[in-house]
Amino acid sequence: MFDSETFGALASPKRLQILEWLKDPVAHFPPQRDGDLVGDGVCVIFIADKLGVAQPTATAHLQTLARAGLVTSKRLGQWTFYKRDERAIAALKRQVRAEL
Amino acid sequence: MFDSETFGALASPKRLQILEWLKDPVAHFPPQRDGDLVGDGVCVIFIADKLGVAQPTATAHLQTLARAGLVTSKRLGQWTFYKRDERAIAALKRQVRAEL
DNA sequence: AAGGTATATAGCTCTTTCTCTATATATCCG
DNA sequence: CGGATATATAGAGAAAGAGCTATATACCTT
Repeated sequence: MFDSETFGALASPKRLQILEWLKDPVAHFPPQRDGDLVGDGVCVIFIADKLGVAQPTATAHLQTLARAGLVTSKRLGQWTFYKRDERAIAALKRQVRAEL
Repeated sequence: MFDSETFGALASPKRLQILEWLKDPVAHFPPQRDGDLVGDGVCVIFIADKLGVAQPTATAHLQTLARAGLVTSKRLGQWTFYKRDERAIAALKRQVRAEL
């Protein structure tokens, strides 16, 4: 059976946009001082700015995506980097194909 | 780009349950006097009863699914029958595979 | 140690969603 | 036509979600 929380996380234009940007972070975000955009993920402020929302709002969206297992977060120093969890997303795609 | 309304429709255990039941209406609902369970769809009261909610609540869920294009409704006499829109669901699956 | 930066949490408001009851509409049947 | 049945709509209350500002926490740098 599906976890409806997953679809809840996807039921938001802003969060869908984040997932889209995170497919290719280098194309969508400026270079980061610490942390590799691809290997580590993208920091919250970049996402907040590009999304046009306050930082706590971006944090909330990213935590929603993380709770649904669609992204992972990695804390490095004072930064938290978020990236897509491609394994989980692939698993979700398989489940959608098989069960929806 | 995704329509977040579609995921909103899926972001509910009750609505996911309805979609699941509608995969095989004969296995999940009693025979209907008028209207074929498979060919026409399932009437609202059967779904409301099985779901354990009041009839207007079931109507609301079904309308949400219909607005998202996941089910279609057909009025026959005093009944409204709802069934899965397999074409639209297949299209959604393709989009998930390609874009998520 | 002190100041600055990045993120998270708290708390508030506004909007949306879910559920119900009551009622309206539409259809069927005697 | 009149009563019964099926569905839809209206309206209300409770809960959840999205956004903000203010503040706390954690880390870095000097």
